Amino acid sequence: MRDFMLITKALSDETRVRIMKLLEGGELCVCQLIEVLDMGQSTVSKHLGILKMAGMVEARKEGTWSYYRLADEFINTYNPVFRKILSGCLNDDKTIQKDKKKLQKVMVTSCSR
Amino acid sequence: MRDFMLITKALSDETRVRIMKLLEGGELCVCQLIEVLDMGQSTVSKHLGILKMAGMVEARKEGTWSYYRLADEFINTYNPVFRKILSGCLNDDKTIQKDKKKLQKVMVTSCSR
DNA sequence: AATATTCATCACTATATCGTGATATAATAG
DNA sequence: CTATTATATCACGATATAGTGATGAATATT
Repeated sequence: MRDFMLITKALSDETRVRIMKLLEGGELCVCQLIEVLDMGQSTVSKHLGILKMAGMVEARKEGTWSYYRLADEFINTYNPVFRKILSGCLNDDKTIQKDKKKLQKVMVTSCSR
Repeated sequence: MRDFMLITKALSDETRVRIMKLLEGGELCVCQLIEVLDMGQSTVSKHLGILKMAGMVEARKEGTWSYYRLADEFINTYNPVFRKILSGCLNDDKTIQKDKKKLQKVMVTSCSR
């Protein structure tokens, strides 16, 4: 139950769903997410912490950068099922599409802030 | 996005997950759920309202009784997917099993309060 | 009619959560 | 060594949510 609730709670916030959908495109660093989401650094960091706690994302440090990616499946039993659902959902959603477009721009200008 | 968030928010509360798992066994009236969950009537009613708003359950009135059941699929686009996940999850969870056992007892003694 | 039962809704309190600015840490650049 | 950058964490206020008791509506019972 605990693992199940960790995931549903993680997915019950729109910002975190947006992050998950962005990470479907591959690993990203925090500052890229900050730019795309247009939110405070501490906010984004906190959301990533919650997703990590839930076993949905994993982090990798490289110098001062933290890169986040969708987690391997064994951390939370329910992760694979929910990840699969998520991948089939919201692909035609306005916010999600806007986010992905903005990410493309951000990817070009690289990490500046 | 709205529909998606309605469901994830609905499932982000343990009591509502317990209700959903109980309803997998078929239609139940509010007073039965109250007995199994051992919670205040207003609490249970409110949770059912949230699940209904999310399009996950439907209600049917018969006299003074309200019967709730898992909703038909067309109310919320994402309902079928999540229902399917849910049906495969938590079947060996302690709380869920205890709830189902208690429901059997409650079904026998019928609705008394 | 008077009473009891089932349930939804309201008003309230306690707790949880979101977003933010400030601070702390750690790595890098000058 | 100092300054800068990227990030995590803390403290805070604002909002949201969970649970409860009270009220009211509708039906059923006597």
